[in-house]
Amino acid sequence: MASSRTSWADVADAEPAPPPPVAAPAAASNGPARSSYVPPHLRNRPPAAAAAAPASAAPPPRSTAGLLTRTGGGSSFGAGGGGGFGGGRARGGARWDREPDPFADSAADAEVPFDEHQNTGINFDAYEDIPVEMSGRDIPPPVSTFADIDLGDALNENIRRCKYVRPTPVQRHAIPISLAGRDLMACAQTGSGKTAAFCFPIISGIMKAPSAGRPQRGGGMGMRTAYPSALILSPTRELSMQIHEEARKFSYQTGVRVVVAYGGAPITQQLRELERGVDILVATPGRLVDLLERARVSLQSIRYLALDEADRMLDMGFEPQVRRIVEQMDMPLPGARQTMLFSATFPKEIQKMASDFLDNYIFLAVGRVGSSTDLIAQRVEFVQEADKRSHLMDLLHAQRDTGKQTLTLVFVETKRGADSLESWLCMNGFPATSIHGDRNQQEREYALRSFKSGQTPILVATDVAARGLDIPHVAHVVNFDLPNDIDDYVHRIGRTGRAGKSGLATAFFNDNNSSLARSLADLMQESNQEVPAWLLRYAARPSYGGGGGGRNRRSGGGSRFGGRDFRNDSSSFGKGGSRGGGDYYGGGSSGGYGGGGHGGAGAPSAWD
DNA sequence: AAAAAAT
Repeated sequence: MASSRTSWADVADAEPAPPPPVAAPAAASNGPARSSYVPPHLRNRPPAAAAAAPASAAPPPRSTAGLLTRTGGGSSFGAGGGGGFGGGRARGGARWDREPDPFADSAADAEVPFDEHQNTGINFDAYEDIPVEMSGRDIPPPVSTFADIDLGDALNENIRRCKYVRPTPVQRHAIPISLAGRDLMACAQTGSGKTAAFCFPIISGIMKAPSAGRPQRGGGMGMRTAYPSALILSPTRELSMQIHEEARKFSYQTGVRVVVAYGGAPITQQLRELERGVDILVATPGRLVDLLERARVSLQSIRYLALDEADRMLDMGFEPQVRRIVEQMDMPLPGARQTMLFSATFPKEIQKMASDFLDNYIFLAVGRVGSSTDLIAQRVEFVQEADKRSHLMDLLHAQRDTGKQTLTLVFVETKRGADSLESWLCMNGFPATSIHGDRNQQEREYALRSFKSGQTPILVATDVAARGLDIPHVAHVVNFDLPNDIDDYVHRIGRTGRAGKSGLATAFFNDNNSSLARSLADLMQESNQEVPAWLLRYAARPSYGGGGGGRNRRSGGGSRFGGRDFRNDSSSFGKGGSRGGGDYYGGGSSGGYGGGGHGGAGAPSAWD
């Protein structure tokens, strides 16, 4: 059942105002409460020895070997716990031994009435011919197995528990790049293993060289300030929750603590979690800014920064907040930290902006699963606004008639539209729920759970659900209202056909969507989809197809899949960089290093 | 014009 989950957020649902589980000695003396969190292999070694090989342990032959990679003996940390996975978690011990088993709730999925044996994991055959494009200096070679990557025993065990057999293409390329300490801009479809691609190197890196938590020079922050080593930002609360859940699985019994912080939920519980110590903080921007202003979090110990759905994080709505977090707080500069940006789409303008955050980075593009293998069948139907509901009804009836239990995700443009379509569907005998930004967090989470479990097999959603959410068994994505941006379309249909499975995407098109005609036709052609003649006629009209603005135009032509490195676009802009017509506005407002520093020195020749 | 994200 849905209620059997164990993330803290669910606990929050269940117990609105419980007595604090741990009687906090906090008020009296906050010192001892803090110091009880130590894990990443007993952070009690001499401070300077952290990065270098510790004298006490057998010196690792390579820096990647680290302390925890020995086979058999168990690590200095893990040994105390009793070794066995799950079995050795004694109750009495230190705090981290009470870490709840993050794999436990996956058993709840067994109850789901979907046709199984499609849940066997990634369809690797679908990945064989994926095109990969990389650029940048000194690119580390890809690996072909997890064994080739020295991630350490504990992490390897978790990989096994997750039933990951082989790394996906994005993992094969991105993990070695990250382990080599390089910055990365990666285009890869969510559902192709992106989260693991940035979590594995982060977890591994923290285990090998744990920071002392609080930086040496005390700083002016309060005792209760948390000093995470890694920060993962994402654009929606649900996506942050999902990343947190995954990261918890990967870091189980590694001693690496993952905490999530997002709005719409009581902050006090999040503060409690932070007080217990945090190595990896997963957050949405607004709540993080709040925590930073309260000085409950400091970014000065950040060694890894990951932006998921990076292009969204840098679009108009988010960019100021993200810039503030990354550039105007106490985060180390590019070069002093490792930065990884991931998204399925990466418009050129956003790449330019993103390069402010990066140092000598490698650009990686992995073709979308489904683009070459047709895993997502895309259909476009001409439907007038007034006919959309009855048309949707036809689709749902047809699906119901197949007798298969599947999930249908319906995207609409507005929150109001979502509400009204939801209730109309319910009135007409189709159990539906909805998720959008005007619903409160409880409602949002409940809707998602109810949908995932099959209890409500139709979910009406705004773009809040367009990105990153991993919802198994979504067989059909309906673009009831098409988005205005082709990239949003790409993300929406990516909610089906995940992990190598097939899926169907149907779009309702009418005159209101004419500006999307060209880019939609192009995208469908690139994905080997049949494009209706009427859509091609729309696309051919000179006034449509994105005009000169280029925003709706897929960059490059023909064979482009995910994206290309804008640094290789000779025509992109002159050396002056930020002038070209005023579409680039980074330089002026941001103080700090924006002007020269790493930008010019980092990749001068590559920009020509 | 709309959506998301802090209270």
